[in-house]
Amino acid sequence: MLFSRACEYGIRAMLYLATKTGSGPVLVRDVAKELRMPFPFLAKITQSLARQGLVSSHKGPGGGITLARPPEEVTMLEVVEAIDGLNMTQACVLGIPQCSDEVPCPLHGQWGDIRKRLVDMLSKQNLAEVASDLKNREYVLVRT
Amino acid sequence: MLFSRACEYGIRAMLYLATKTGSGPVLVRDVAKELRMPFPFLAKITQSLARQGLVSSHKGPGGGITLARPPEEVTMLEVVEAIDGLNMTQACVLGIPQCSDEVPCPLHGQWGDIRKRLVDMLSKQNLAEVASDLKNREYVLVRT
DNA sequence: ATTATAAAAGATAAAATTGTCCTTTAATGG
DNA sequence: CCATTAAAGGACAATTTTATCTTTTATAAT
Repeated sequence: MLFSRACEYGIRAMLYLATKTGSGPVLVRDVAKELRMPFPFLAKITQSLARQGLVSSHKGPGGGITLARPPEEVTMLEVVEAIDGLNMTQACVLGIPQCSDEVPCPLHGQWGDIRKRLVDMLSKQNLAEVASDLKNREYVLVRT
Repeated sequence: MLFSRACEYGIRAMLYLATKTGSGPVLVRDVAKELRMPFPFLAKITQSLARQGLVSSHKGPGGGITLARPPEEVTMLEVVEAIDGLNMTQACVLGIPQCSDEVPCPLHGQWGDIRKRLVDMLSKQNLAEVASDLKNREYVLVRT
């Protein structure tokens, strides 16, 4: 599993918010319902994203959550790292702490190449791009 | 985290066994000690690998474990799939069950490309190749 | 045969992740 | 001001993963 469950939920929620940009706050409850996620768990995740400045939240009637920044300016990588941390993008794939370019594990080089592509991909895609794909209905975000 | 902890341990243990090919069974206890892994946990992992035919085990004095097949014939992919299953190599990166080429999630294509490289890499490398690197002392398998 | 050895198997425990519930805080509208 | 709304926060529960412990089974050497 590349991403934690929390990260999967978080990415999907952020993409959903991106499709709603400009139309005011959305209730976490509604995001959870739309995307078929457990509401309390998603609430924890968006809470954390809010603390990290990726989501802005508003209490009270008419409140809810929105993206804190324009979706063009938020990369997929930021979202992943906000939830799962740097482990996947930095730590040794075999869990050997001292693994480095100088003292590599047996998979260091080969995984390094692939990870680089992955990180490139995630850092080049922003939420707006991916969300526009979604609006065109070419892609699916909701589990059935 | 790409691989589970169990998978990290399993890969490292299999590579270690590959470096010991031809010199008789090795005690699981010794593998654990050499590679700095919790012995009982590693024992469970090698037990499972034995059931799956990747490791052969022998009880009693002079017993221990060895690779069940020549290291040239065991790919890294086999080891990974034996422990972590097909999830990483097949399941949707966002956890959407119906995600497929026809009904893709927003990351389907891009992740698909990268995953293909990863699977290619793992299926082309066999234990013998990687182990020979280790014998040349160019790589590290032991956490300090 | 008996004893020692080493893995298998199963039960248990600890930790992390995932998921739920309840109370508090902040904001809005009447 | 008051009631309602919605997120924040914290406690709690379930599940999965990681790790440990104990008993059983198989093998070998004496």
